[in-house]
Amino acid sequence: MLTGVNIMLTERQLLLLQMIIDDFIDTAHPVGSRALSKKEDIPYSAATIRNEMADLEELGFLEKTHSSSGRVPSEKGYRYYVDHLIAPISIRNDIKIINDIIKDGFFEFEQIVQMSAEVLSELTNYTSIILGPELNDTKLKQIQIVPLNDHTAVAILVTDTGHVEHRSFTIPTVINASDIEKMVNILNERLQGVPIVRIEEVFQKEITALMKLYLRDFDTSYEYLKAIFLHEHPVKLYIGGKSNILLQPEFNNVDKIRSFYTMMDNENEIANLLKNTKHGIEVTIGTENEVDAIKDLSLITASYQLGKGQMGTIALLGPTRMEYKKVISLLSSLSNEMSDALYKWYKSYE
Amino acid sequence: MLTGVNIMLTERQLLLLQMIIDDFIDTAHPVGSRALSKKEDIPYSAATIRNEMADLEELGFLEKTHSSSGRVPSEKGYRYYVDHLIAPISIRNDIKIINDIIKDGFFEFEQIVQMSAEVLSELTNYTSIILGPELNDTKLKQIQIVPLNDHTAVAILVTDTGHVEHRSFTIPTVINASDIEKMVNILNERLQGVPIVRIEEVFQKEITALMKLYLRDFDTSYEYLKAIFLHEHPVKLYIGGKSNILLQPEFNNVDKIRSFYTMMDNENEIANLLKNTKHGIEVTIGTENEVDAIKDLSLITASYQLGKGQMGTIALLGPTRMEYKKVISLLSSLSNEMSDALYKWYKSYE
DNA sequence: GTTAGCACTCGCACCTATCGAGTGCTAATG
DNA sequence: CATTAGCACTCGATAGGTGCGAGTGCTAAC
Repeated sequence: MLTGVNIMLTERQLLLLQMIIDDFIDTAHPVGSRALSKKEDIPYSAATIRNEMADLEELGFLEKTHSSSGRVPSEKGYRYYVDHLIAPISIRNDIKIINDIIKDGFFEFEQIVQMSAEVLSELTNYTSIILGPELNDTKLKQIQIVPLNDHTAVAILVTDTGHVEHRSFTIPTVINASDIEKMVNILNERLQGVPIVRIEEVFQKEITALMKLYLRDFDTSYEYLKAIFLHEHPVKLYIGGKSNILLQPEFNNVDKIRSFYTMMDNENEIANLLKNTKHGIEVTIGTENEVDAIKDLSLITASYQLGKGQMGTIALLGPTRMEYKKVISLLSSLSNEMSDALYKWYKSYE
Repeated sequence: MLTGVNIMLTERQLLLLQMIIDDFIDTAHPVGSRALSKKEDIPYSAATIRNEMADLEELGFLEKTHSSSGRVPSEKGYRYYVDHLIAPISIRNDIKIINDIIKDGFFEFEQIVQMSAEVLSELTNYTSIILGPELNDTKLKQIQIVPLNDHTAVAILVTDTGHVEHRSFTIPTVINASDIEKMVNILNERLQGVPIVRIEEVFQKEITALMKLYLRDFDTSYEYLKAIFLHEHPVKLYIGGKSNILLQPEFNNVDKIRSFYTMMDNENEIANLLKNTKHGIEVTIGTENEVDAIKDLSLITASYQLGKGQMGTIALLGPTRMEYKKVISLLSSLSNEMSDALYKWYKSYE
């Protein structure tokens, strides 16, 4: 993107940049030349480091909070750090934990995902967000209707991702048991394989006509039945550790907290954040993200696969001063773990 | 409770106390004698008011934030205000709104409740909490098992409150279709009317033995089937407007916000708050509530009825400086509205 | 090229002065 | 005798002043 990023840095500059960012991520305090020169791995004097720091600042990798403060990484600095300075870290025991939880007897997709979100936020102290699979790619697999009594019934919808949902509705008085059976047959025949987002449309256009042929007085029933499909299909969001953000020292003033929480209350906005993620891991640092509410936060996203290629997204939201090393490796392993676990689980529904 | 509360106050003291509390609820600023004397309804001089204020403080109804500040209501003051000074306010248009939403075509209990919670918090700018009906009184009404394919099935549980739940589980290979039918019959026969909280126990003690008689190799199946009932039955909590609290001026420091949000993340603690509410409206002011995390908040609870007498709770959580007038009338009407709407809805499930 | 030295900058913590809103008390008033 | 005007006093909030320390940039010496 920025061609300037490819400027050659000397070995020493690389070392210093890395040390500075590591230190700042660790302590949240601006890093000074003297403190840095005292570190084990640094054989240079404070004065030398000051010179290098001035150069790194001129190149845009570092910033000062005021004219005589220590240095703080700039967004460009973090970007360079993430792109070039992070050694692929060995995968930790953390992953084992998640793995164990996933394996440890689960029954619903929702539970796996919610638990993963919680574990993830607990391991990182950031806020985790998991987006369910894209509905665009999810198709209806099966419908069942189970009468509960004379005037109510439950419809069970199963998708090809193995997601099960139920909807209660009132049975129109004009319909009897054999009608329902006919109806279920028609619905299954016609709606199998139809993408969830198009079901309402298909139901109205194709099936209504068909049903009129087979069912007496279908027009009356229509009002009741459409409730099954009209039902909004919100994108499922699983959020963990919302209040972790309060532990971060950068969230020390009420305004920041307020804007963070008002954003987190708006599911649409969050869903938008995660919508356009591609395969693999993506790191967005501060204003690299257009969404205003997180302009001083970093967002790390990873995609996971679900069965036949539907994609979901796992993300972590934290201050730009984020433990990128840990988070990136954690997220990449978790997305693999989740894909694996969900694939196995998905197989069992075929 | 406190006998001291019954001390006779003069007309003037009552008037002043009311004006002071009203004013403070409105502005959140300590109320001074001079400002008060300028009000329309107050024909007394600042000096007189100061004398009365000193008396009211001595009686424990008012406090000072520091030695030369204006007066602020004490908890005892709020308590007196709520018990004696609130004129039953005319019910506003607010209620119509809720009413409309409830009537406006719904399908699930959850939706009514969640929407009510959101409306409630929006109307008040406080945090609303609605607790689902007490599980102790809720009984199982019906079980259905619907096979989805050779190795998975969905169990549908219906309670006498009309609540429907589904649970996916793996069908043991040793069981076939006719076994399932037998099973469902046994389950329905034995579990109907059993309180939700006792289902797991009854299933283990009574039904397991019975099923061994009728089903081959039931021991193997048991492991799979118990999943249906083992499933935790969390108390359902519906929370609206969590971040409304940030709008209150008393939440101007990070620590308070932190302790509030960490409490709100703990559903058990919240459920405990609302557990022991009785019929009717209850107001708990500040430390009147034993729970430490809300010791400078007020909690107003109202119960609602669901069908055969199961009880749920609606609550509002806000600063002790709460608009008690508005909130109390709002809550009492809403609880009636909800009871009515749910009763009708419940009837349709009988 | 590296480093020691030094003047300089700025945030922060602490103190101080001032201002204003509010009080308690006393003495005057109807 | 209740009410009120007057006045000294208190305290929080705000603004300006001082000293300290961590840190910088620059220069000159190594």
